[in-house]
Amino acid sequence: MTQIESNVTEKKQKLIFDIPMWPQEKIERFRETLLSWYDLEKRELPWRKNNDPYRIWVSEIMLQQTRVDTVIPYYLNFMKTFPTIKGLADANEDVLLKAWEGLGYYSRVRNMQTAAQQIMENYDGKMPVDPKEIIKLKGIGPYTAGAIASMAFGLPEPAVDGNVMRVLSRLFEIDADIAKPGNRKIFEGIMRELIDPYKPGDFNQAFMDLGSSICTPKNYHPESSPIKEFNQSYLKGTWDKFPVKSKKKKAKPVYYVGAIIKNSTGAFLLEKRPMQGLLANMWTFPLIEEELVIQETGIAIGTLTQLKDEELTEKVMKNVMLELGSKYGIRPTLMEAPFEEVQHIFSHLKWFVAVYYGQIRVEEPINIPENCYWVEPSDFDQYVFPGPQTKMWQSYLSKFKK
DNA sequence: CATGCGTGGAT
DNA sequence: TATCCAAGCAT
Repeated sequence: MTQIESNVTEKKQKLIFDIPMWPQEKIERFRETLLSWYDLEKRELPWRKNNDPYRIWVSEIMLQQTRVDTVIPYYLNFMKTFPTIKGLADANEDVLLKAWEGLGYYSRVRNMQTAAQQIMENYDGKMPVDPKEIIKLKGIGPYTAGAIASMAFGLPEPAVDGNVMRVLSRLFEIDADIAKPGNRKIFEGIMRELIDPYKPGDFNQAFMDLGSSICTPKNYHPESSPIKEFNQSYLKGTWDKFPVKSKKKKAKPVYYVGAIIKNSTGAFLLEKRPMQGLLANMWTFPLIEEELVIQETGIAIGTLTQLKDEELTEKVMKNVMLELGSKYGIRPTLMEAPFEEVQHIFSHLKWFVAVYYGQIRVEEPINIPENCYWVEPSDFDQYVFPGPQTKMWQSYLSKFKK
């Protein structure tokens, strides 16, 4: 190769998945600018007190799809209750789930315990340093592995989350749909070029702080960004086009009758949900799914309960009684029909729960299933309740305890 | 790769 | 009220 050809090669712009990468000099200026801003503006957060991998790991799991303000009190309580990886590995599952109650996405904490047990068995009780090992742990994917590797161990690993994709898509005018899982590797490739090799943890966190404070999804004002001079979409006035993000599907409606049944000693019937799936292993009042009423035209007009017709309500109560008898082995007297409709929106489902109230007569034989208990309200705090259950109970209290 | 998996806050 | 989210991962 001649000297001339060599120069041509050097000047040719490097492409990362068709995205033109900056020259080295600009990359270094960018790192300096971003890290200087971070040093001044970074938030003081409980998990930023030191670089302990366990503390960082717990925070990253909690922060998945969850806001910082929501996480902080849970984090402080969790670290107090389970201060070490061994403590987490050995924890009682109900105690563990109780520490997560209200935080959502409960498989996160079960997976984290499984990972803690993996660490105890395979890694001498210490978080592995190699990102290829970290990502083998249950509940740790590409983002969390990169976050732990860079923040706890100072390795130059990208940690691409929603913030990073949003910031990068605006910086480089990337129109790849950030909702598509396959596009994450585009942003990973760019981060591998940009990341500061001396302060990779700060660099990744700077992206996230920037994304949550200035480079936000809404009310975005690029002119106030510390890195505006690097921002291609700002310089070209196209920032409102980025990021490209396809819309989520709407939550599908599901209809239930929630049966709040009290026995002669003042205890209520609770059912433990299956160990897999939605709200796994959590407790609710019995829930009986209602079918939609379909007209001959094929159009759903609602559930029987929602039609608020006396004759139909009676029909529902008969169905509920039938179900309570066959599935729960009880034959209560239903007192209210229903007294309120509770709604709860999940990511993918919208529950409509028509709440019914009933009592068991003293002399009745009781033969409830194995996953059901009679529990007094004073003991409710020992059971892990999901949102819909809390709402049903609040609905009951507001109706009968005023 | 699309879908399942929670919750509370902002607009 | 309806919609969109907020530091994703397992399957």
